[in-house]
Amino acid sequence: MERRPELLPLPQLHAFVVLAEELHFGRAADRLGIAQPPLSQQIRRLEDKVGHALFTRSPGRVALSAAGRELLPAARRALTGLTEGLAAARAAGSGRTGHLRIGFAASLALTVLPGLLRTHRERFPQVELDIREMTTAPQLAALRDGTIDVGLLREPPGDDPDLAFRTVLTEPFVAVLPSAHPLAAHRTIALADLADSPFVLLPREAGPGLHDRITSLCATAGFTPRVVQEAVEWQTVCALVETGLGVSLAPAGMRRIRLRGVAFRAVVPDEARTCVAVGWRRGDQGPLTANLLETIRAS
Amino acid sequence: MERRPELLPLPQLHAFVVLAEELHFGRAADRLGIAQPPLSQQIRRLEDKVGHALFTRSPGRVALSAAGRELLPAARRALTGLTEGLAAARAAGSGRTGHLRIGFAASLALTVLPGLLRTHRERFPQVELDIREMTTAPQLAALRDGTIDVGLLREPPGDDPDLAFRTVLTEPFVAVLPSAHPLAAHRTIALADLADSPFVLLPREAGPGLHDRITSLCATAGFTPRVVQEAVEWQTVCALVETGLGVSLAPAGMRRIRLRGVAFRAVVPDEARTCVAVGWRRGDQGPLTANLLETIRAS
DNA sequence: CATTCTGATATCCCTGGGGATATGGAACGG
DNA sequence: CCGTTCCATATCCCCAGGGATATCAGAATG
Repeated sequence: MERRPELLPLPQLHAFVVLAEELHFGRAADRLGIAQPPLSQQIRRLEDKVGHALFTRSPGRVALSAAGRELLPAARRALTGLTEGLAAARAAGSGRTGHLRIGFAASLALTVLPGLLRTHRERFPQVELDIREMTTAPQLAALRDGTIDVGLLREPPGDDPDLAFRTVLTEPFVAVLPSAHPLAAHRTIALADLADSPFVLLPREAGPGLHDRITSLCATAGFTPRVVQEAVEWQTVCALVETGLGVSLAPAGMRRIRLRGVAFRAVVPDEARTCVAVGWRRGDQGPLTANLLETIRAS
Repeated sequence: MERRPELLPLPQLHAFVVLAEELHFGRAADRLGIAQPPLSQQIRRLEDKVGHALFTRSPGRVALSAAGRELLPAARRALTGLTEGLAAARAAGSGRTGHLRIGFAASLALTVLPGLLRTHRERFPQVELDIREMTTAPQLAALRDGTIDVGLLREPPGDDPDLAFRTVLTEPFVAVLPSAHPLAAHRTIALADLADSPFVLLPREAGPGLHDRITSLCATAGFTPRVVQEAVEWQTVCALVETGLGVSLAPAGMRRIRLRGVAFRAVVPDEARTCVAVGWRRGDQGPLTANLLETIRAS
């Protein structure tokens, strides 16, 4: 049990501020919409709590005392700050404004994310979008503990009691090859042709869904990819491919990474695709989140 | 009658802030020193006033809602600001700290003022001294309307129902001459010798007491000073004397103004002196003012 | 299935703050 | 000398808000 702070009732502070501006009990009471004696009481009560006079009442003239001068700015800030905070809270509750925290997979920074941010900013200019790059697993945790409101990730997990997901788009895989690689000469590649090449992939912890999708894809093609190096970002993966360390399989959106010495080639059995989804808390009733989901759905 | 702002009771805001930190009704209630049901009520009441939920109560986990996130900083600022303001007001009321506004005649900036500021700062390091240069008449008005708490001026007016004065020091007059002036060759000067010289003086409105003192001094010496120029600051007066425009009579403290081409010479009938006084409001009971007067008295 | 932990509900009590009206008293102005 | 202005005081009323206790409902836990 902590020390309880002494609380100055806000009506008294309001009366104090108005009286400090008017320096006249009658007019101040008018502005406050109350009679004069109650105003005298308010000030007296406040002075009792402070322990010192806040005004000097010389006959005919009312003036702030030293204590009153020190209290006035704090009282003003508290009152205006609270009314503004109240308005901000209401606006946020009704969805007109506020902060929306969005987690996103790094692989989306070049594809869906920019358009989404632009569109939603057009629809709701007052809403600030706090975006933070994070891999799938941290996104799920952040969604659960409320650190983010919306997550953009690949390969959402199956049924979750707390979280809901909706597919935003699906895209095929492409092979990532060094330009010097023999297969880079072809426009399309059969997956089985990569069986003997070393692979560069994201670590499974970063996104189990996508990782499993890739390995199972290889399994159906009849081989297990031999991973020689892992990297947490696709940019890094491509850079490693460029050095000739190995090849990779990546979502087609990664073609946006234009890197000299790296070739992207379509994979012929393109029935297997990767899924980009948006996730949110099932319990989240906030209009801010709902509006963003609507923006995503419409785009 | 102005629109009355909606007021969020501070106990509710305190409960809100603590709950936002704990995210657990039981622990928050403990910290607040109350039972859990009242806390639920506080939050509910606050949510009613805001019009939106401030927390999302998923079973087992409590988290801030969007509206709550917007309100939290305002609530924090208001609470801390008010406790600090309250402490500041109490400190000011008891004289430990605060702001003291001092008006002073420009002619004192080089003499009594620096020592006074230094001494008082040593006695009360926490008290901020706001000094502002102003002539006598504005000082009296500022004292009356509470714009300043203490005034340092020359030739205080006689009995005043609202204001009190105490003499700080008296000093003789000196003649201010251009170095080239024939009288500058003497160490002392008889006032009557200045009868034919043109005078540079402060305007009477700036300080009637001092002005009248000077003219009556001349009258007793048998002449009326012929004023050819007025200036509101002694620095300017000396500068004008230096150009040869005329001579002047100034308080001895003005000797501190070391200006090439200007000579200060004692006046032989030195029985007439000018008085530097400190003034304050009779009704001012504040310890800040009392402490400053004590500092002045002791120095 | 019982237990525990969580928060919400339902009552009830009571203080005190905020309001009004009527009156007093000091200072100022004609 | 009287009226006005202005603030303080004295009462009184009312109820919203803050508190407590007891109980309930839903999840998680073992």
